[in-house]
Amino acid sequence: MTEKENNTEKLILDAAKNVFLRKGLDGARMQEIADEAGINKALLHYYFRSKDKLFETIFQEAFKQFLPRVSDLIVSDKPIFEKIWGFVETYIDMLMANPHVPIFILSELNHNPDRLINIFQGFGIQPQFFAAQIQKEIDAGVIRPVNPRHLIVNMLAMCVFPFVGRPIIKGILFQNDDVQYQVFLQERKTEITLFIINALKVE
Amino acid sequence: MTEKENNTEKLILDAAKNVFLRKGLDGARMQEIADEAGINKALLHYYFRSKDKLFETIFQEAFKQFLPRVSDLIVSDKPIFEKIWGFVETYIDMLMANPHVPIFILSELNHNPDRLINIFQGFGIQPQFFAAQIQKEIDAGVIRPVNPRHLIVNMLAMCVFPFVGRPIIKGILFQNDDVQYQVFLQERKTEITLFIINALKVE
DNA sequence: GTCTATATTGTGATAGAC
DNA sequence: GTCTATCACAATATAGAC
Repeated sequence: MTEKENNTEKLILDAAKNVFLRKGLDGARMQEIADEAGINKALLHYYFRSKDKLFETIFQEAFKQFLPRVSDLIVSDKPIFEKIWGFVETYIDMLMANPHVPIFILSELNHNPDRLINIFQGFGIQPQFFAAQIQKEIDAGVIRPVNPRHLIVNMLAMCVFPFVGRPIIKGILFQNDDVQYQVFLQERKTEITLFIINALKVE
Repeated sequence: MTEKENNTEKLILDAAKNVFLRKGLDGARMQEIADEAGINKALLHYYFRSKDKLFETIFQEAFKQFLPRVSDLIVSDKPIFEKIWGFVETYIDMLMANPHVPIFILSELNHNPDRLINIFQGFGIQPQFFAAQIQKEIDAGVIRPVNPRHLIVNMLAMCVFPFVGRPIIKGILFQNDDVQYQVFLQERKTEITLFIINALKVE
């Protein structure tokens, strides 16, 4: 009973995540989700009233994965460059494990920005903390003066973009060679970190 | 006749571009395109046989806009930092004029990467040229040693990401204030250029 | 070229047996 | 809880008058 319930629900959620992440809300078909879960359409509606409700569940789950969980890293007393390295490494590792999450989240948010409203409770995103530390380091003369907001966007951009632009980068720069592309993503962890450090450090 | 033809065709293309860019292929409705063009559905099929054909036309057009047209800049004999400034400024200006193009292209490519195959003739994308120049400058000791591919991706990422991630950045960093966000985008032209220059220049 | 009306298929959702 | 059968409607596409 509860065994079976949870099991089926998990099957559905896994299948739904796969299909929604590949096709998006509009492109996904309930039939395809049912097939991938090894059940029939009616069961989908039994567990999740509607396609929208099922999607909402998947979206929330994916959104959590899209936001790097680095709050304890940020509030730690490590030096700034170590934090940056930690951020980039953690985030890219997570993205490599969930490569379709970024384009999914960003695409759906662009099609329906209102989703952000229903999601901003209980997340505790505080870029201000990081921005404040950056400003402190600038004032102390540890790093070159930069606009903290631009630095944050630059970090995010360099980490996330290879996943959002995967087909184009892989196609143009690597002739669609998957192995080369995986290597490239691995390299980026040190490459991005060094790039940022060089941009920030005072001579 | 030809006057009216071209006029109606233009109306359709403009409407289709708006709707497809906002909603994507799967989310767009022929009815909505017809309404926005001020005509009826049947005419859409008269001018473009099917939804897919109409979409293909829009996609190709948008894809051209997504690729920065900077070949003459790249092959010029300007110094490397000037080229980088030129690239960033040109590209961001173009993206600000067409802010929905990046997420549209990248989202559709992720949903159907095969589109890249039908599009790679007559584009003459040669990142190798730029990569070669970067390598030359490194060998000459003008800039710090970096992997040219990573540098190119970093440049693209920092330019494009604010448009792909617009809802999230605008929401979290600017409390959805449109004016502040436009200012932020303008700032990025110098901010990105300086960031790259600092990361590259030898002491 | 442009319209109205309609055919046809696809898709989310429900009814009801087991 | 799970299934089959079916409803109701949405959406692409076409026929045919003007």
